[in-house]
Amino acid sequence: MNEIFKALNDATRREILELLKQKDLTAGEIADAFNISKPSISHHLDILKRADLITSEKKGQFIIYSINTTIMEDVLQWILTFKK
Amino acid sequence: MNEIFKALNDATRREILELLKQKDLTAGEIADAFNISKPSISHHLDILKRADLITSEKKGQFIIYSINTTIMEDVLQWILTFKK
DNA sequence: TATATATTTAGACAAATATCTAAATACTTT
DNA sequence: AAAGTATTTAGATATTTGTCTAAATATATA
Repeated sequence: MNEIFKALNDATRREILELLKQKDLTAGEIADAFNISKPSISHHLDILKRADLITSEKKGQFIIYSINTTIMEDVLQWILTFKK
Repeated sequence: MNEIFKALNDATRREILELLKQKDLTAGEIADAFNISKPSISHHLDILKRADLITSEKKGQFIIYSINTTIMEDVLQWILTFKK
């Protein structure tokens, strides 16, 4: 839970999730969507991955990232405990 | 949204919400539940309040804090956009 | 095999954050 | 009014975080 909230606590990372919600993208395509260096985006992707919010798959020289919505279920359940 | 995720990105603050989920508490009662100084807890309460996750009401020399679950609805909706 | 492309790792740095102690503010009680 | 209790504000400090550039790794292509 800690890792998830940590990952979600950044506007850039939340935007990355919005992008991946629409379709899978390579690291480069994600980086192109922001005014931030590739290493920084790579770091954000790492944090999202550690939180299990995204997954990655190597395809040749590219790395394709996908969103993992099943983890969102955990957050959802946590939120719901407050909605009695 | 930024303020909400920022507020939720701390284990102590999430525990404060868990406590307030059960019943309203004074600042002192909340502080007593943690091994952290009162000023630090006061700071956490301030962050939760800025995010509108809690409200406060002065009662004599005490300040009573309550959870505001309506804000959780915003997070819920955000999460749900990923659960297509 | 040499060069180009895609991505990450390493290391540095400034800004943000969580914590503390000391002091200030506000209310209550004697 | 003075002293005690509840809470916050101020200021300091160590840690974490987001960002950068430079270098390393891995794959593709000429």
